[in-house]
Amino acid sequence: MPERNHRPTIVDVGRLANVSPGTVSKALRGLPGVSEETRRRVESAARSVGYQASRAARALPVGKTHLIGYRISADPANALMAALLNSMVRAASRNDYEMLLFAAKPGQSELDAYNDVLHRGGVDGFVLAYLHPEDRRIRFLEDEGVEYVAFGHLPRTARGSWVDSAGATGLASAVHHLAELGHRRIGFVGWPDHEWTTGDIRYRGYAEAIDRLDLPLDPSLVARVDGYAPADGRDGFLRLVEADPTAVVCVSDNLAFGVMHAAEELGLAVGTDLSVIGYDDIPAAADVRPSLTTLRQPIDALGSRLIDALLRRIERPGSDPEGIEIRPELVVRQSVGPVPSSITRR
Amino acid sequence: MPERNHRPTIVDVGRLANVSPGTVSKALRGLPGVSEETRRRVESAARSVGYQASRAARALPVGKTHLIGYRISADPANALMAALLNSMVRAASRNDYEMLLFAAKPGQSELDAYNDVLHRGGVDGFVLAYLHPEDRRIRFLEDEGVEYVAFGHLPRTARGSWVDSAGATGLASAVHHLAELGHRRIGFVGWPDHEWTTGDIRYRGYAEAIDRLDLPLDPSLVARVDGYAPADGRDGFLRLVEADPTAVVCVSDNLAFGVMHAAEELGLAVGTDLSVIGYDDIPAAADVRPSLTTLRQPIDALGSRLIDALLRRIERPGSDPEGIEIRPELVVRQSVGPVPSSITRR
DNA sequence: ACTGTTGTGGAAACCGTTTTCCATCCTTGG
DNA sequence: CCAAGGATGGAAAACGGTTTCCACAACAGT
Repeated sequence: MPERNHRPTIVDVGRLANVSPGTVSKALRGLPGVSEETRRRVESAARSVGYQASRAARALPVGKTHLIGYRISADPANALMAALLNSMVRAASRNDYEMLLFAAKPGQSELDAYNDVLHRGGVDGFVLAYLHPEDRRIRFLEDEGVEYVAFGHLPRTARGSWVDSAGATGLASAVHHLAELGHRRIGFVGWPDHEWTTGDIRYRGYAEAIDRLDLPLDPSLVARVDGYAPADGRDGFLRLVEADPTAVVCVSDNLAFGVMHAAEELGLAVGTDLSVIGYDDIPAAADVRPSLTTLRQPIDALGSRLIDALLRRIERPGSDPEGIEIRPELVVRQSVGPVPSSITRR
Repeated sequence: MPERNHRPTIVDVGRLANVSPGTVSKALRGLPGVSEETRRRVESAARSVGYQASRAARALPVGKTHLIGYRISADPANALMAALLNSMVRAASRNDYEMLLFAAKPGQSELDAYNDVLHRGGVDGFVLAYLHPEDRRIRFLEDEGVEYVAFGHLPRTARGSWVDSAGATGLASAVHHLAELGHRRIGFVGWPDHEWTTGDIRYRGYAEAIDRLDLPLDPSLVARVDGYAPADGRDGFLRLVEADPTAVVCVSDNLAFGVMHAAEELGLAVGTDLSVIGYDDIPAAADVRPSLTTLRQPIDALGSRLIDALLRRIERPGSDPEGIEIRPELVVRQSVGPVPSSITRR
């Protein structure tokens, strides 16, 4: 009989089903070499004692932990990434994987943090976020031979899969929407060139749409800011305002909030004097007033596609990497209106 | 020489330092029975090959994984919990622990989800959140003999440590603040009685403060709502409004946003016609207009105290459980003003 | 009846640590 | 000079799985 308060092991199951531990292992994982009848017997024995293979014991000979690593960013306030993480955890759970969260220790480099997790034999793969061009993690992980997927476009040379929302298409649709309402001087608030892959792509979508519509692509209508906080968006708009935009598109909702704050300070009514469009559709976008028109990232789809892509690579190592773009949806709210009559402005 | 691209093991280190694997183990963990000289030799050998003990291999004989389990809630939109998770991960990292995130599979009960993680030999302890009175997880985990800590007050009978913000004190200070501004009819929007431990405590703080100040404790000034979303707060306020409150305190910022929306619909200007106070100080509280006066949860402190308390119990199993309350800070913003003159209203 | 093939299940090695137990060597004291 | 004792480090078992290899039985074909 199994000891009291001791988790059942494979030998407990074997004893109950009258087979050897090795056979239990084969039976439970559907491997050949076990008769249908014993398989059923083993399965019911396993169920009756509530057997679950220990992660550690399995990981040792096989080297697979069923754990997915994700490094949380130092930027704690990002509601989008919180939702993404949530959806990834759920997707992983459905496939009997769990997420391992880690952070760089104080004074530790980013790469060392990944290296530590890896060398402890921690995870079967990583999900990468906050990609920037020439991200050093890619080279590092490929050298180590670990699987990874990225939230964001990966360079063509990378061997990992990636999933992203279609940032260029998204920004283009925002610009088109504004143009249809009569706007011609459409500003852009984004991140510095070549800083974040995501930011570069969104800028490209903006610039191409402006170009295609024969609108003025005026450098003074473009503000690059270094952070993600509303305060950064505010600074950006204040630098932009003398170029006299009637609308502004932003690379994130948080920056858009800052633009709205700046407009308020200048006495401009958002939605009438100035139209603002964000990106992400974090929950707060619906809570601010006027509520924010924005491009909704399909978070649940993104999270489960990321996990699916990673697990495919982990479980079928030969399979080809894939890149998936999912179109964001323009959610129209109060922060956008027709172009103001020139009388109103100035 | 160690094989190419093979993580260094304890025998690699041993070979390099000319000692047996067992001695390496003792040396690196500072156990007695190793001379100071060999210890140094082993340590430098370990450093030179970049040795890190494999989690799985260590977990097997010892039964400790250095993993902390946390079940993410089904409610994805909670910025507060995202920030808390972030701070816990960082605190865990500092102590060489990592967080294991899991979710209940579709159709799986909450307890089964904990049970699965546990039986796979997953974690050294759990952090519990979203406590409700008579939470079944407590009994379950104590029966299983696993360590846990709770974010939120634990019943006196529980054997785990807990950390919480001082909800009663917090709500009392909100009520006092309003009373000093002349408000007498102060409403409350919270969750149903006996649903969430946190909600009950905050209501108590409200009720006691009202009582102490000799203000009317009018049942029609109290609205209980079933969810966490702004829409729920809106419903709550609409049920409250005929009791003619000049101010409302809420158990969360999200509910407070809903109150602000409802006020707007009714043509009441928040901050002048109606004062609103939230709880949490999620980032959006500073982004909405008027910005929300709220009780700030000291997230970083809460997260690291939680982890500290848990690790203390894990590493010194005998130690006494502790309960820690941290005072929230009232952050005064635009949503609160002096009581409106009666002429203005109605 | 004998050989060859196939299906089934057991024995045992292995993964990388920890931990217990034992052998050896060095001190020290009588 | 010898015995006792302490310090040091090695050998080996254990943890709970996976996987390879082999033995054996059943069965088919000749």
